Amino acid sequence: MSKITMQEIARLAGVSLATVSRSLKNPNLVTPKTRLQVLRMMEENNYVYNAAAGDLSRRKSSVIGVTIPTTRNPIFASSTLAIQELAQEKGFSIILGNTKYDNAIEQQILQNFQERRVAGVILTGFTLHQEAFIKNLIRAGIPCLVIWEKLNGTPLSSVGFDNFKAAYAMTEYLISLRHRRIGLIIGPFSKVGRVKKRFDGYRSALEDHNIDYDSDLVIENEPVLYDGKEAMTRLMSLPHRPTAIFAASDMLAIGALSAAWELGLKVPQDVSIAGFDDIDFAAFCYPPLTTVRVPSYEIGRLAAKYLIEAIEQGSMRARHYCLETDLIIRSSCCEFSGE
Amino acid sequence: MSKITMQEIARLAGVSLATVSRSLKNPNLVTPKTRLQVLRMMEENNYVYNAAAGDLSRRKSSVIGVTIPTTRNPIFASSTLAIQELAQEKGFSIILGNTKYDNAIEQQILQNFQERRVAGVILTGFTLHQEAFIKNLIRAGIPCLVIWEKLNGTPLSSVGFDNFKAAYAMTEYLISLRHRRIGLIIGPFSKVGRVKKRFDGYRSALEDHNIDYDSDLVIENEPVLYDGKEAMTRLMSLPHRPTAIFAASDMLAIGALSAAWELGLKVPQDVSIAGFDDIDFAAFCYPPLTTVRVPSYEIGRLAAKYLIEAIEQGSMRARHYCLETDLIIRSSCCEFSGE
DNA sequence: CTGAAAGCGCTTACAG
DNA sequence: CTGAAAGCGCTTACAG
Repeated sequence: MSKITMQEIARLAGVSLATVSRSLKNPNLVTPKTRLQVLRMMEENNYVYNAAAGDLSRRKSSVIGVTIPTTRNPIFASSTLAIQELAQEKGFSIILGNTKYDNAIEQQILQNFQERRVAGVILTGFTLHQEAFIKNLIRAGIPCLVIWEKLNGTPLSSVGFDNFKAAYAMTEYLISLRHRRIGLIIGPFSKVGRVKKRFDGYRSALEDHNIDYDSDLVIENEPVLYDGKEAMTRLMSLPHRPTAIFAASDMLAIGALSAAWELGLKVPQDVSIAGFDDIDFAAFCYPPLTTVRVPSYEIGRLAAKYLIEAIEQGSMRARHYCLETDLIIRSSCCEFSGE
Repeated sequence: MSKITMQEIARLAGVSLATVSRSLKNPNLVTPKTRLQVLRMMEENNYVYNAAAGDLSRRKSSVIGVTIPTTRNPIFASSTLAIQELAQEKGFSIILGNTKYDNAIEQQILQNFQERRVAGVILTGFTLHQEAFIKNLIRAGIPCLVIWEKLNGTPLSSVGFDNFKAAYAMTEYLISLRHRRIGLIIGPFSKVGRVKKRFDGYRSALEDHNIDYDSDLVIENEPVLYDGKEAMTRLMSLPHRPTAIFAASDMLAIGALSAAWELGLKVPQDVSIAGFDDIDFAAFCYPPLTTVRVPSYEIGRLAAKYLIEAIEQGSMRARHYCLETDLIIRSSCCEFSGE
């Protein structure tokens, strides 16, 4: 722990503390000869810069806070990865918090971010009713960016995509395949805006095609494999079972797939299953999953880029970026050939 | 950014700076009345504690650095999650670094951790030849813990499991199923110790059962789905193809599974496939994957616990914890019925 | 190009 | 129980 400080390097190199600092951080303000001397001293004594002290003194921070719902769903992994990569390039460190879709935890994490004096924060969605607290951050002058949502009209910047449109498109695709009873297995839409929009998209598509909404056909749960399987099992035991399932998260879809196999149902012949996210596994399950591709990595990359720009400019005006999603047609859905 | 400081709260509350600090961090050193007064002032002015300044002043840190190979492989997600959960409980923040199995990146991350003056670091494995640098950390008095490896005899503490033994057991299981030509698809064993041990386990099991090692049957690659698929395709096109595949990572195994389907091969009737890790997906693929269960969450939990203990005691003597792995027999392997 | 000095926002002996 | 003061390890105007 007893690390050597700039002060000591200064003494050893026979220069002032200021010169040592400059040799490291503003090399051009110092004679090459002096600098080399200082650097050599650092080398010899295993000097390690203290970023925390530097941040404090400069009164600016070089850490970015990012929240994700859970590291357990791999779909967030690629946006997180992208953020980390870019941040690292630009000299920022990342601190991460898992909200578990829980309001209280999320708030605690955000509090912690503030205490750490993060330079900015990226929120991977956020719990409904959290806006007040988040606006707090903004009022405190901390650049904030929400990802995975499209938030036009809010003071909160966002880089995301149109969850409504994407879910609408998938539902419509299923309808075009002549399905009329379409089950929906979906994450915590009563808690998370982004998920709510997927629900709305499903419902609107139904409505626009004159299909009655049937609440028995929709199951809300956590977006994990097990819950998908369980939901599928329930839906398939309905007296008048759905012919297609839209699982609004690939985790759920893959869980559903496994339930189908276990029930002896062939996908897509006996029942079609569509997902949402296009996680890596989607292309590798059996049958390969028809899903909507979310540009997760690009979202992370862009978010980090814009956030860092805002940090460097010292301000962020609300901006909204909406990326495109794609329908990825693989083999888990087919035309309904029944009555 | 212009946050209010303790100094200002002191002025507003009519007390000294010291009292403000104590009201927050050592409530028992201050009259309830005074404390309440101070706390109210903080409330009214949206005071937010500055953890970075606190750390600097106290000359101890409350952040823990953790490296993982890649956030892309979900198997590391659960140990990371466990670490985060416990750390959060104990008032630590986590900074994360993705090494991508790259020596240089890993080194840069470790450097960054030092600059941030982390209180301790947890390494999810490490690249071979990195030991020197890591010992540096230890010499600097930073508690370090390696997870996913078992490192008896090193000055580096570890909580992991026996990669050799686990791989040996799975290989032996396959042999007990009368397989003699067992392919191995495996991660970067020439770079990562833990993976090397799996390789050794495979090879030893073969040897102990008088089966010749055939290097044509082993393929080294990145532990990602695509590579598993590609490797499987290659192995299946061999003139004398293996009857069973041991994929020493579930990602690889699931990739292999998908290749099998695409080639029209039934698993396990035509070819058995076994994995390693027991990621969530393993139980949900088709057929459910026979694999070795790694206690990922428990590893993370224990590692965080021991690291924090070491941090609090101010020292860490090398300790080694070795958890058990289990063979999880599902349906992707069966007895070989050929010649 | 270099140095002396003030300051970042806290904590903690030391006195009282 | 409370306060004045020194200090954590840097950065950065300000002078020279």
